[in-house]
Order: sequence, then structure tokens, then C-alpha cells
Amino acid sequence: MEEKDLEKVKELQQKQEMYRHSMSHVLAKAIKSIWGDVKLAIGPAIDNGFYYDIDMEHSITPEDFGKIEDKMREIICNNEDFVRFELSREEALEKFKDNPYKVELITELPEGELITMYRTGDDFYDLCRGPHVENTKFLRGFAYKINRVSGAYWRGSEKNKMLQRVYVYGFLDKNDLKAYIHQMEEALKRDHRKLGKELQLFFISDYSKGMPTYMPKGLTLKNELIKYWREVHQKAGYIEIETPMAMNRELWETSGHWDHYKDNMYTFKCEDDTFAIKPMNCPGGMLYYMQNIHSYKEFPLRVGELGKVHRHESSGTLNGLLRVRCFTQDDAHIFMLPNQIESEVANVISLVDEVYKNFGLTYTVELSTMPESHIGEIEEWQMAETALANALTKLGLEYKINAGDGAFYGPKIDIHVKDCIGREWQCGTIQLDMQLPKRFNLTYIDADGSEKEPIMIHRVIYGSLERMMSILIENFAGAFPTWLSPNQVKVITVSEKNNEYAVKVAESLIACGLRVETNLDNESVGKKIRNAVLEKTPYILVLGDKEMAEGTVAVRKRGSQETITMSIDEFKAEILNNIATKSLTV
RNA sequence: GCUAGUGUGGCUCAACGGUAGAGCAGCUGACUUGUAAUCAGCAGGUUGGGGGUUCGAUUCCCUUCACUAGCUCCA
Repeated sequence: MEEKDLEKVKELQQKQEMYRHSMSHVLAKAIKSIWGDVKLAIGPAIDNGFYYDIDMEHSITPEDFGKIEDKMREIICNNEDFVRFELSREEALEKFKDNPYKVELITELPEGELITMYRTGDDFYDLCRGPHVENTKFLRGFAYKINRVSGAYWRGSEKNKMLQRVYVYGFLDKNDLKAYIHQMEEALKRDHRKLGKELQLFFISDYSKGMPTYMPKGLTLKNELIKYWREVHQKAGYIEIETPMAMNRELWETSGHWDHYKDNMYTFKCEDDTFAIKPMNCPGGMLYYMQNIHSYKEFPLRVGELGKVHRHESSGTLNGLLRVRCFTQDDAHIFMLPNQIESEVANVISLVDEVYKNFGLTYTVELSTMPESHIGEIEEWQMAETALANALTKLGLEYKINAGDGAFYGPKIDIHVKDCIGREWQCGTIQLDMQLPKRFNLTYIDADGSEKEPIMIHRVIYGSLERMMSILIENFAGAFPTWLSPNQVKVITVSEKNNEYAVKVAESLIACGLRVETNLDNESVGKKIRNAVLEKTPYILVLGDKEMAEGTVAVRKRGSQETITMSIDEFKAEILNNIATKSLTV
């Protein structure tokens, strides 16, 4: 039964994909019939519809969308057959001789194979393996909407010409399209940049593009994340260090960053020396290791650092707190014996799991293996990759393999989390480094008294505090669990007569370590409630004559419109318990 | 970095060739409030910066900066 359903779903997905392919043909045809002189590149189906990459003079703008959609509708209503036909390579090249993109695609097809094309009407044909629907009339019920137009490099390489890519949402079911658009609109409301402004968490000044300033509330959030991080890492056997922000060029030459990463580093001269602001914490961590002679008995040696790094990322890639030029990595370098890799990697992944679960985050795991350009011996790589894979398998985690996507210095495991509009961001990562220990000549004394080179991994759990914060802001839509919430309690008075009592209550809560704000404004209770609700405060306390006389508080929890009257001590017990258990709800 | 779009008071938006308007927030005053906006008044912008076209520009053009989406990148 279950299998049957699965099959049905799969069948429907395949059908949808075929329709999307056919629609992309229609899209191309519509654009060609409107603007005439266009060179079509490529137009695949994607998971929310389809797009077409086109090289043309006219810059398509949102004002053109209606016109294109109308034309598409017209083509669909013409009941044109999708006619499949095959050409020899030469014939196909001749047919597309004015279109370098198609020529390139055709040339890459295996020689001797016939080229499949589809034609609709008399005037339009396109290179496509198909399948397509038989006739455009079948597309009549297909729900589509042009979403946006943007630039995209031909074949994804910045060396090539940038084409115009028209993205279209497209679904078999009208309701799916509606639901999808609605979901996107809802998602935008929880965009961390919007909430960051509304909730006064952070801002990014023009004077420090890509480098956020934390406002008091945002800093509280960040500090809570750090506090929690320290708790779990201390339990997991980590020690913590702090390395300098700027270090001499020579160090970066030794680490290899100067050669590989110089363009992304902020460098400066001081007296006769050149310095770089650290783009990563590793070299500093290596220097720490080198301060002492190490024994195999110390391993695994887990050295953590909440290190602030600066990287000059391209301007176009910056995105709120998700992609910044200055961020705090929750880094750690772990030094170990070869036979400790598997268990230690498993330890780290368990830590990731524990931390992410605590936030209610779901994640996906990817294992990236040896890239073409790499250092080290194949056997070393195999050993390392096997160890990583074994650790994942042992924990029963599903993972995707990204063949050849590892760092040049070692394989890695990446943890991805989705943002509110479905974009995946790498957060946690565990990277085996087969280079730095060599470059810095790290050693330890093994049981037999010989000097050996330790195995080292870099790992982050949050990834960066900034990225994790933005993911959390969006996941919670700004309504943070109490323990994380910048403001945990809002004390509201009914009238000015109650101010003194309110201040007393607030002070006693603050004395318990709670983050409390009072609103003694000369405003209506309704308005003060409204403001507190908009600020997404977990607990609102309303204090009037009644509470004052009885020494109680009227508690209104986030998400509820009811109030519960309780003694101050009862309230303290409840909220402190909520915080201690890091409850996700109030 | 590339392509396109956007840029109006602290915030959200309006006006769109005739020299900027509203709500919220702020301030002042009245009201003393019982669970999502009490009322009145005041103040606040030369429309991101620079240049040009024009009798006149927020509105058109150029340039620059920033932002947004996508592409590339993320060792």
C-alpha cells in the first residue's frame, strides 16, 4: 500500500517534470515570437518550475512578464502538436548555425548519434531529448507564473557571456502554485534582515559593508548562543583559546593562505611588516599546539576558539547575516591519532546533533570526497574518507556524497540547514586537514617514543554565530525560546498608580537573572499589550490594582490570549524552569 | 565581481516635470486606562551622493554608493 503511494507520487513528479519541460519550450517560443532576434541557450525544469536562458538585446523587465505570459497562453491555446524529429549531427549544426550555444551543446553530444528535436507549429523547433506532452492543449490546466528575470552565465562560468534567465513557477495543480507563492510570501515576512530591523537586533552600516553591528538585543542573542556553546563544549572535553586578530604575513605564507587566499584577506602594512587580519583561526591554533611537546596520551586534544574572522567576500554575495565579511566561527582544532578519527568524528557529529536538536533545527549531511586538485597520498585520502563515512554510518545518519567536492587538503562532512525561502546554507562542517600539520611540522611523541605527525580536523558546530543567528531568527520567526529571547519578560502597568509595584516586581525578576523590560508609558493597556506582542516577548505581565493588592502577577504567555494570575514566586519558578530546560515553547 | 531592479523624514508608504504628503515612532498636553493601537497639538525630509537636460527635477539622462534577486565564488 505504502509502496503504491510512493509510486504514485513518483509518477506524478515525472509527469510534472515533463510538463515543465514542455512549458519551457513554450516560454522560449513566446519570447522568440515577441522579440524575434534571440538566441536560445538552455531551459531545464527545476523544482518549482522551469527557466530558460536566453541571449538577446532587449532586457526583459517585470513589465514584460504579462506580455510573455499572454503569448504563452496564446501558444497553448493554438493546440499545436509537439512533433519529435531527429537530425544528423551535420543537419542539426546547420539548423542552429547562428546559435553558438546550441552548436556547443550539439558538438558535445556523442558522435554518430542522432539529435532529437521538438517542433511546435511550423516555425519553432528546439533541441530537446524530451519527452514532451503531445499537444500544447494538454498544457491548458498547467499553472504558471513568471517569477523573475536575472543574469546567469552561460554554462555557469563567469568567463562566459551572461545571459538572461527567465524563471517561471510552474505546477500541474493550480492550488500547488497558489500554495507555493503563498509560502514564499509568508517566508519573506520572517526574513532575518526584516526581523533584525524590526526587533532591533543588528544593522549593517554603509561604512562597514558586510560587517554587522550588534544592537543590545542582537548581542544578547549572540551571547546566549556563546554561553550555550561553552556549556556543551566544556562537557565534551574541549579547551578554549583566543588568538590574535592580525598576524604577520610570514605566518600566512607558512600556512599557505597567502598563496591561496590573499585576494580575500584584509592586509595592511605597519612599520616594515605586512600583516593580515585573520580570515581563519587555524594558524593561530597551530601556534598554540607548537607551544609544547605533545604526547599521544593527550589525544584527542580538542582546542576550541570563538574566533572572529574577516574575509573580503565579493559584494554580490553578501546577504544580511547569512553571508558576511566579518563573522565569529565557533571553531575547534582537534589533534588525534589515526585510529581516533572515526570515533572523534562521531563525537563531533553527535555534538552537532545535540545542538541542532536543541534548537529544533533539521539538517542534511553531505560527505565531500577527494577533488582533482589535492595534496597527499591516495591511501591517506581513502583512509580518511572511510573514517568519515564510517562515523556517519555508525550514527545511522543518511548523507549525500559530493564526489570530488572536498577541500584540497582533506575530505569533509558538511551540515546544511535551510533558510526561510528554502535556500540551503552550510553551517556545521568537519574537515580533515592533511596539510597544516605538515606545513607547521606538528609532532607528538607516540607510545614507542617516536615523533609522529598528528591527524588534525577543523570543525565548527554553528558554522558562524552570524549565520546560525539568521537561521534561528527565521526558523523561530523572531519568537525565540525564552532562554534565547533578548527580552524575556515585559512588565505592563494598568495605570500610573501601579508603577511602583511594577518596578518592584521587575527588580525582583532581574535579581533572578531574567531579562526584563517595563512599560510604564501613559498608554492604554491594550496598546502596551500590542507592542509587547509585536516584540514577540515570551511573557507579558500585566499589573493593576488587583495584582498590587494581592502581590500577584497576571501572566500572558506568547501565543496565548489568556491570562493566568499567579504569585511572583510561582511565576519565577515557571519561567526559570522554562529557561533551564531550554524549552522551545513558552 | 557580473546581469537586472530598487533607493523619498527613525520605520512603512504616497506624489512622478511645477519646487514633497500620510500613518506609525518621537516630543508636549489632556485622559488614569484591565489584555492587539485614547484624543489633540508640535516637530521632523531639499527625495542615497555628485553631475547633466530643462524656465523648473523627487520625477528624464549620466555617474557613483548602497540595497535586493539571481549567477559566479565560499580555500
